[in-house]
Amino acid sequence: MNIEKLIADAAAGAVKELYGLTDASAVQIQKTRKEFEGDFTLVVFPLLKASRKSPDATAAEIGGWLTANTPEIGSFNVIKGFLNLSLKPEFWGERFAEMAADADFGRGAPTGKTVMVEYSSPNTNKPLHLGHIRNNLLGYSVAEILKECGNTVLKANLVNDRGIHICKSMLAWKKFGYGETPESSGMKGDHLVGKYYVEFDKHYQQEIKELMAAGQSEEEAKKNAPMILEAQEMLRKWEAKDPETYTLWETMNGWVYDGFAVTYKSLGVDFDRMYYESQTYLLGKSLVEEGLAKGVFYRRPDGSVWIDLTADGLDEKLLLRADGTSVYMTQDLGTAYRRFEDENLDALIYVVGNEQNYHFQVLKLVLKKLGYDWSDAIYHLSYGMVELPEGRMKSREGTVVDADDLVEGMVETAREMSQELGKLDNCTAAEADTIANMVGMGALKYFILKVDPKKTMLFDPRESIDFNGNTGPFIQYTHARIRSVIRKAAEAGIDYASTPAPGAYLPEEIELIKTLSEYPATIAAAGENYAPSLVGAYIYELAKIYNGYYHDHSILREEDAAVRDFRLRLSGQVASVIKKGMRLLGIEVPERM
RNA sequence: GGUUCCGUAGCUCAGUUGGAUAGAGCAGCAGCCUUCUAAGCUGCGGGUCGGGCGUUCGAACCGCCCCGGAAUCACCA
Repeated sequence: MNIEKLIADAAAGAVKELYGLTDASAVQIQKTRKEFEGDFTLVVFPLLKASRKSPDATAAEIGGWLTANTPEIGSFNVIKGFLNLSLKPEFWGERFAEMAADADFGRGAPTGKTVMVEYSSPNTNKPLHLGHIRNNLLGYSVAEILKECGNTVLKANLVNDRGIHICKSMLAWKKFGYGETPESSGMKGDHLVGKYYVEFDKHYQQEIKELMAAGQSEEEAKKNAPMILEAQEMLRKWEAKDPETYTLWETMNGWVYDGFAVTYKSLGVDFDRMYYESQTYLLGKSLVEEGLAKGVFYRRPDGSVWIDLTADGLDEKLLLRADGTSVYMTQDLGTAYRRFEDENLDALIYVVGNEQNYHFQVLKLVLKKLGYDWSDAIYHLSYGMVELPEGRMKSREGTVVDADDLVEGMVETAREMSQELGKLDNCTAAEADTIANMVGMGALKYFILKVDPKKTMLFDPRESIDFNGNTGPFIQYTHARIRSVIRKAAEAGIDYASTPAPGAYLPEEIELIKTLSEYPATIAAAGENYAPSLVGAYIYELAKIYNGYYHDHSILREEDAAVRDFRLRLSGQVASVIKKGMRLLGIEVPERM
């Protein structure tokens, strides 16, 4: 039941009855701010023209009408033109019983829509780093939220498995690797390949230096260095399907995939569709033909194909090289088209860093100009860089924070902290591992997901990530404490589920019920805005309110069984919502910690 | 120069379509564990919401102009 709508409808009825106002848009209902008494507030300023009375008189009149005519509303007060309405306590009691009985509380009704979320999309020449973590966590969470909102969701990963950068690693391995493998070196496959990517650059830079010393300009040197020429030759061989090159490519990519699988598992992300660029990079050429035929694109004398977007404030953009080979944009046009056709998508969301804002702007525009209206259903979920205190991460300068290292470090820190606090004293080794894992990952994931994706965020490895305050562990801890109380209730043989409701509620209990009732709307808003941070902020707020309640009121020691059992049910519902919400962020919550 | 985005407390960040006295956490200070887990709770200090003009009964939020910062404008992906 949508409580806010109930109030809004009642208020609309009031102004219609009192002032003959039929336009409901002037009726604004919002939650009453904490410092005032009441549950919902009607702002009366927009209604003054119709009422032809002062703000306070208008508010009092509407308040009087509402209390007389709306059974749910118990009382009201007026402060400076704000009409604060309080619902009857038994109304909240009923709402609570309703949500406690609903196993799918917060889940939206099926929309019948299919949404694809493309995220992760790594290159196969180096391991994942902190930036990829933000991408993966965001993509996974947004997909889960959209699923919870009633959509059919396809998580897609488009692996960038071909190109000059892949050849660089391959070439360096061939020249300097002496047959090294993940098995022989004990290195994780993606790290091993990454090592040779760095190795390539080292030699390449050395060659550039030498060529420059021999009198070439930097530009010339970069073009003429033997390493880069060889890498380019290797790419040509790959495209010609030269058996030796192709085998090496398959082997090294295989190593990387094994490594990624481990990282994905530790991050807890998964995919429904895997795409490989080696299989999609030729797509899109027919769309280029189509664009030419429609006169949307044009061909230059050298044979290359372009679109002129200067009228839209952008530039001229290349869509096909003079030699007929495709570029990034060509492929993306093709894959988008293919996906909408094949999967019958209603929406396609790309979780890609903000350095590609321009690219997606162009992509949508080009598709639109080709006459594909589903272009509007493409959304680029753009996220900002993760910066270190020294500034941006640079692979070459070795200032990247490796994903595997970070995960391991977080879990280790969580383990140490748990030990220091004596939280693991009565645990088996397996339980301790589980807790350290949940807490460490919870801290990391919450830290990243609580900030607005658009914003560049700062990560300071030295200060590490907090475990106190507005953090994942804080929320997990709230859950663990509740579960502990409920375990104790079960041990004491208390059957609290079906005890009749108590006759009265504490203000704090009403506040908790009120907050719990906002959960479904929060999930809906998070889905509409692709914003996991809304879920995070909501759960934090809920946990904070609960912690105050837990501190001030005892549950099991309460003598009145009806009150005690209600408190158990209320606590259980808080734990349930925490668990549901955190799951949408990809965060697990422990039974104890 | 064009495009997109950001600027809120010492630091890291919230602030849902414009609504009441702008909020958290961290850091600092002062308190609370013979009572269900102190990874918790309570209190204190801390702000010209980058600046200006405008729209409005009302602006951190909307519009315009500046200032500062980021990304991008590759026949790389």
